[in-house]
Amino acid sequence: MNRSRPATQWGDRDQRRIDILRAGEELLRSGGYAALRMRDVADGAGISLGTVYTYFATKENLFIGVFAEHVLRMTERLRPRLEEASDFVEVFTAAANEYRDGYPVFGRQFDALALVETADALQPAVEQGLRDATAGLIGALGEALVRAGYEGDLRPAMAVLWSEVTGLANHYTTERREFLDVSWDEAVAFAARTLGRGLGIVDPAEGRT
Amino acid sequence: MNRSRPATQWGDRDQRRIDILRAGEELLRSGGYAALRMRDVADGAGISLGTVYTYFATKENLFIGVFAEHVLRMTERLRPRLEEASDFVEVFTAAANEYRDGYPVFGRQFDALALVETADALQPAVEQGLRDATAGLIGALGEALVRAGYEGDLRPAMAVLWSEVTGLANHYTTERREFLDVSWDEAVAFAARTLGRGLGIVDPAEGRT
DNA sequence: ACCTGAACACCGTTCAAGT
DNA sequence: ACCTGAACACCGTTCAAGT
Repeated sequence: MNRSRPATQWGDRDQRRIDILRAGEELLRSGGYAALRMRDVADGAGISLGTVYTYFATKENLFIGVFAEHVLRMTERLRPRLEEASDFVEVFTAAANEYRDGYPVFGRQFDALALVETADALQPAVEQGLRDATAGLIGALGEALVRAGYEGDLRPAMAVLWSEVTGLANHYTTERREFLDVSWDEAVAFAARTLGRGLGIVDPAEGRT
Repeated sequence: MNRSRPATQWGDRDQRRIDILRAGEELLRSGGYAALRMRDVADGAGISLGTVYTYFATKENLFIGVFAEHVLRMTERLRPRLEEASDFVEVFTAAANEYRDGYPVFGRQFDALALVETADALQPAVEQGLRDATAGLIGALGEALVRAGYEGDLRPAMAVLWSEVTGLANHYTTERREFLDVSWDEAVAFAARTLGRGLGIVDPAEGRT
């Protein structure tokens, strides 16, 4: 009945922190936020309950720590795809698909950028980690938008695009979910064309329904 | 130390249900989902804790009951504004502003349409109430979109518009929040123009940045 | 039938004590 | 310093007992 307990050395705080984050992510993947129980985190990391709290002051801080790691990895996966994209539709589609993959794990209530704004009582290190991860993601997307030919004001365009990505993901949390009888792929394609035309970087004639 | 206890008659289940919903909404307004405690609901409705559970099987059912009522009222407030709207930008702006007003209360994790899809283990009556309320809201918006001149396929357009509305609201949960240094009004205006152009119902020249 | 409220279960968090 | 785990607090849910 022994779990996977990392043989981290007594006092190795860096590795311990990684163990905790890994245990937390495993639980989140197994059943979302509800499955993230501090006792199970301690178990998975091979430490006692109290010790978890010497690394993350609250469950929310731990969650955001795991989430920030996820955003970093997501950005790394996304970057090459954004660089290969030849037009806006590909950029938007890649971002939307990548973002939705993490949704069942991290839940609809959590969104990188919303969290950055909301975070009031987070541990400074945790908050900074989230900010850095988020800035990287938004930066990569902004660059891709410019490469796709957008020449207007980047800030409102990013706000609108990111809202569409997160809004869509919010309605298609699970694999096969349909929303208003529209499939995920159809909705994303429609959104990409509509927004692309609206931003003046997709030919109005493309994919007219 | 006595709260506002409605003098509902013993056995009047209809009025009792209304008392519970009203107490629940009051708590939600006072502090969001975290403030919705079943003991306080019982208190506010003037009944005992156990009785709440004979009306709503779980806290989630109660929450959705309150939320459905909110959607009904929101639709009634929105309908005349949609009917007066002279173009798509006004339609989108009215819908976005109205939707965001309920966000601080009902929380970012909850969204009418997402809930309709997700609801697996809800009480039939509660689920039906949510479905009816939601259908009314979406119907009113769809009609407004057609009146604004949209002639394409309504389903994907509604999916994209609704995702944008909820996504934007998700990033501007509180009054003064900015997101990517863009104000709510600026983001909504930009989204309305962009989506309207993309759908072919807003003049490409309008409000070019 | 409808309602009560004590009791249970679960889990986030703390802290005095260990090494 | 770092770590432990029993204890506490809070709150959703149940159910035997009341009217």
